[in-house]
Amino acid sequence: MDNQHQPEITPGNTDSTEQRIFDAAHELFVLKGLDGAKMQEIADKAGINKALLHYYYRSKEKLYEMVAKAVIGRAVPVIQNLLESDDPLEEKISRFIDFYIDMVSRNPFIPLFVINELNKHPDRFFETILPKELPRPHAFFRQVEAEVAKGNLRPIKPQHLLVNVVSLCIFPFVAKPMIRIVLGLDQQEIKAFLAERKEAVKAFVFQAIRT
Amino acid sequence: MDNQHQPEITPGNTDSTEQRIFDAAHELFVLKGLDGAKMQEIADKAGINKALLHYYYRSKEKLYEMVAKAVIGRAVPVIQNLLESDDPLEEKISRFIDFYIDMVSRNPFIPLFVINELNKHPDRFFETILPKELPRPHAFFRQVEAEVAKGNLRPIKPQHLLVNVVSLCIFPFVAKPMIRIVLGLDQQEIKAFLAERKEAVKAFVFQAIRT
DNA sequence: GTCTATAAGCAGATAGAC
DNA sequence: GTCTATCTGCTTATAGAC
Repeated sequence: MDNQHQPEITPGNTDSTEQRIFDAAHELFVLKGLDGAKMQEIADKAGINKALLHYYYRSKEKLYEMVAKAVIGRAVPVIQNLLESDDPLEEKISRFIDFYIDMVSRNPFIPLFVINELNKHPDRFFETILPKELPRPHAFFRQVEAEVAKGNLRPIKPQHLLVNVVSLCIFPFVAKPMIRIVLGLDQQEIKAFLAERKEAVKAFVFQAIRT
Repeated sequence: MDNQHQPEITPGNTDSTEQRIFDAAHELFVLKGLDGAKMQEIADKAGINKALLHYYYRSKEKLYEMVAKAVIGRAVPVIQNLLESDDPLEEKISRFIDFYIDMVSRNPFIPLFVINELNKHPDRFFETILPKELPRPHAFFRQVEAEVAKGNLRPIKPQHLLVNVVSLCIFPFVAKPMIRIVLGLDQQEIKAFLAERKEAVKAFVFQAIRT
């Protein structure tokens, strides 16, 4: 049994039974959560029998933990790279927005999965899911503070800037159905609206911080 | 059986068995979702027997629907009032931010509950949960467009402005545990950080939109 | 490794006494 | 209205043949 799963955020590479089980579990756990996803359903989607789930992964819990660990562990190094690059600040923020919105457009349920996991099972998260390496935003923070000191940026706490940018990128995709209803958009229109977000967020953020 | 539940967002007024059941269900469904919350658990928290749940509310589904309807229905008129008031735009936005952050500070799991409900059970939502009256943001949109036309505001699609403000208010509270980890804050520090959000959001938004 | 069959436990729902 | 006891079905998990 292979403990080193490194699936794509959009899963599915090799074709071994173990991998097919993992991919099916990935899709269903992300979509429905631990309680909502059923072992039978996972087996069906993987095209194998229920018993094999227990053969490869001892229990539902273990399978879930592997999926959660993969989902969360995979995003960390990318974010880290973005935050620690040597790019000028505005470029860095711009690339950060592009990356986040691309990511969440393709995987709209991943942020919700992570947030639910952290809110509903914090103990499991800290004991078994939490990756050893976390994004360290200190370099980014210092860069912001330096630009503020130089007068290139309006005064802002770098922590709030980071949280603002992430909020503007992720929340609209997580709350997509709610936004669709409140704005009174049909499926096509909400798609078009979300496609405008990259430019809308950049314009909003840069206008907020530029002197 | 009373079909007109109107509980506080923070539940718990009268002391009838029916109300105690509803309050217990409210707390547990919001916290754990439909699958995560168990009828036994609800009965225990209400201090009564499992059988009584079915006496007052025919099934788990029905009970859940009542809770979901109450949670969602309650927020609508308040938001509507905020959006349709006659206040000048900046004041309106300021009050909107105050309201949202106050609300989500006191009830951090409500937005997550609503988002999960909409994403995971859209059919049930549209058939039985969706309130007849929805917030109608058109007045707000026209007001923004008028200010932009007068040159008092930088050009911005009012829909994006609304989504931006809501994102900045809600997301940090929904993602609180994640933010805590990434920023490396302890319980006290994250509390202090979130307490700064009202001013931080206002400053950010107004700097972004003022000419 | 993969299957069928089945065990074991739990959760939602009902019957019926008080 | 409220309880205890019980039923029914579903879900996880295991045993054992191939």
